[in-house]
Amino acid sequence: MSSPPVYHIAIASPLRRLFDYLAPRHEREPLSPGCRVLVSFGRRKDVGIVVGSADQSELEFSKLKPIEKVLDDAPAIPPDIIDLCRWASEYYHHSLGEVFHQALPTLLRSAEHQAEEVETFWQATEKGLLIGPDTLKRSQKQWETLLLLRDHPQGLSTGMLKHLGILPANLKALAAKHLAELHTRNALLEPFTTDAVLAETPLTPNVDQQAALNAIVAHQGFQAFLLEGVTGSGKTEVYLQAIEACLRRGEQALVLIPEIGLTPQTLGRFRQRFNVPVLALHSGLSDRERLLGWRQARAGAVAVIIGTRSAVFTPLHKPGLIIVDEEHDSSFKQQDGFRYSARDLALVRAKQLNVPVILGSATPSLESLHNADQGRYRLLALPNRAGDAAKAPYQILDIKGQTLKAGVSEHALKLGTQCLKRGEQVLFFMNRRGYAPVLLCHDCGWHAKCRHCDAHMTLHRDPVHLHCHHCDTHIPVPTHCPTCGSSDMRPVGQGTERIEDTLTELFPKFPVVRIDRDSTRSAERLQKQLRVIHEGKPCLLVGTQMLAKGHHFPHVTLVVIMDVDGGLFSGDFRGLEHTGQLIDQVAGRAGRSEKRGQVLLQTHHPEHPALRLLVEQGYRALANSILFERRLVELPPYGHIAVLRAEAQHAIAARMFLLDAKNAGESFARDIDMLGPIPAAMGRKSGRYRFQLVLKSTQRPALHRFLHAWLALVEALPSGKKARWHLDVDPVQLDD
DNA sequence: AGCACGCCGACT
DNA sequence: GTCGGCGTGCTC
Repeated sequence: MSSPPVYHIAIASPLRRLFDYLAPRHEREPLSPGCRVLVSFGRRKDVGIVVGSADQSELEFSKLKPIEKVLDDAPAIPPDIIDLCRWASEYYHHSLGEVFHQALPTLLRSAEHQAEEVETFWQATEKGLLIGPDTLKRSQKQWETLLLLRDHPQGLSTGMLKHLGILPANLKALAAKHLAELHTRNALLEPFTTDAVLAETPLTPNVDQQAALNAIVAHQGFQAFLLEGVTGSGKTEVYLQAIEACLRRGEQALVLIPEIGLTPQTLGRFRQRFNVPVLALHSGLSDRERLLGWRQARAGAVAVIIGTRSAVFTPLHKPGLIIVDEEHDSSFKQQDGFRYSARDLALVRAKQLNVPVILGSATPSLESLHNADQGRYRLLALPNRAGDAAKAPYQILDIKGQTLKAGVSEHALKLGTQCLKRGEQVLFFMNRRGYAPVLLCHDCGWHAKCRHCDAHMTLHRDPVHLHCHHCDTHIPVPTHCPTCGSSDMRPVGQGTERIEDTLTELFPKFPVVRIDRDSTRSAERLQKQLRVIHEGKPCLLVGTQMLAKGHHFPHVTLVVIMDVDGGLFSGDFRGLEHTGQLIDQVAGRAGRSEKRGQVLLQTHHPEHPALRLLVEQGYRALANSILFERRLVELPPYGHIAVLRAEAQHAIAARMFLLDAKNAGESFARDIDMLGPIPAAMGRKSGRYRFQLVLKSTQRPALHRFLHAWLALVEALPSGKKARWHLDVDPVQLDD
């Protein structure tokens, strides 16, 4: 067969088009889509991906450069991944080259020869397996590392150890004492075997779990299931047994979870249950490990793949099931660059692969509830907590006019004291990190504002500084007011650090553990804090939403929700939905074991209808009420939106661009509402003025047809060169 | 987005 | 005299 003269190549560039190249100089077999090639692009060399071929090009052949080198004999990227990326590129109106760039392991983009598939991993030696704690009495860290290695007889990769916060020095020290060794083995690239899928006996499902499982397992081909299970109802057990059935057919399962540091608890349960390789795609992996995992998934050597957002692009040898856990979580939507929703792409992928997909959540997104109502998803409900645990009752506490200590009410302190006395744990939820959100001069009213953003600077205590959470500016804390010279500078409002301080003062006999992005910067520190909590002794937990996601705290019996009032009046149309989900999730931390829990919700708005609905009738009632309102104003899921955002050094440049863009579309915007341009909620961020234009339609196809034609015009606008801009399809936040 | 070219200010 | 500021133009 003769080679076609022209190939369409996807290149990692923001330009929304493919580039034509001539066939390589040396004669060879035609190149298939998915093959990687080395091309010269502009002044640089780049790895591109063949997506098609042709006899002709829009450009003169003399203008085309030849492909310089063919990097693969067979396509490196399987056809279904190409299809998924093409679909995403069209739907999100994003450059296909950049979509590939994000979807594929970094090493596939380097032209260098890729080393053979070997894994390196640490293992305890025989001596290391036998010694007691006394031998390493003087080095707690080394002993802990050794225990970890003992727990994993098949060995732990360096990447995994790094992820767990183990320092290389500890491993080297153990190696010097002949207690641990670094080994190498050829990685398996054969499909996994199915003769002994289980490593432990599954739990016996309750009636609801069994009904859900029956529905899932009986199904052949594509079907979306919405598994709506209250916290503690045993969703994970349903996942595990659905996966088990899939593995027994020799098929692989892909599991997507939110960005919560791949909760070791979830991962542990999967590894414990199955006797087949489980691949975790976490942030600690090196490029090499990532590529190896990708290849093992493609070859079918790993049976279960667990990962965050980008794992939706993992190639599968024999796909059988896709699961999206906590499907409502907004971290499934990428918030910069290629702004895709991994949850939505999981649906697309399941349909393409003709396999079932399970979306699981205690608080499903309104989109998913709507889809279930419309019959597009099949609803599977787990309304009861597993075992005897009852749902913790809510108590709304009106704090108007009350004396508060760092935001904590007397009543909360009283309940907390009782709880600690009973030997139980208390959790204080405050979704704001730092010491105080505002630093105020008591004499003249000056307060610390960020130089680059329309935002206050947050006072931090550990170490002491002012920090802008929007642009990451750090500055020292002024001792005197820059305006009037007064030294009476006061922190106003509460952050987790301040609550931690106050609780430490009030409860000197009990440990106070703070969990937020600042206190858990190192995985090691997080593990340490979690260990304190899991010991089960009475203690106080203070934290942001990090606390609410993924971690189970069986000894917590009182949850104090300190400040959600902001979320009740958020400017964003999803504010209420997200607040409801967050409250429900935090509340779900109370009383997961045999002990009964209690949730205290402090608010200045005890009569707020959304709060009442949530507390008295539950999340589903709140969701239905929000859905009703969304229908009236044609917002998602009843209307579909995209937003064109622009930012520039001068406000006028950003606004002008959006006005030009609006004008360019006006004549053919049928069935499309264009709203704006309006300033973003934070008008200035990182020194740039930000505006947005919202596009809204009740018909998705019409919106996408419009976007396609419109973007071509928008790209050509001269004012577009004076502003930085992007399009966000299905944005999760409009006030961003 | 990169990356170059290009035309004007403050330094050895 | 040059180093380098970022405006603008291009990438098959």
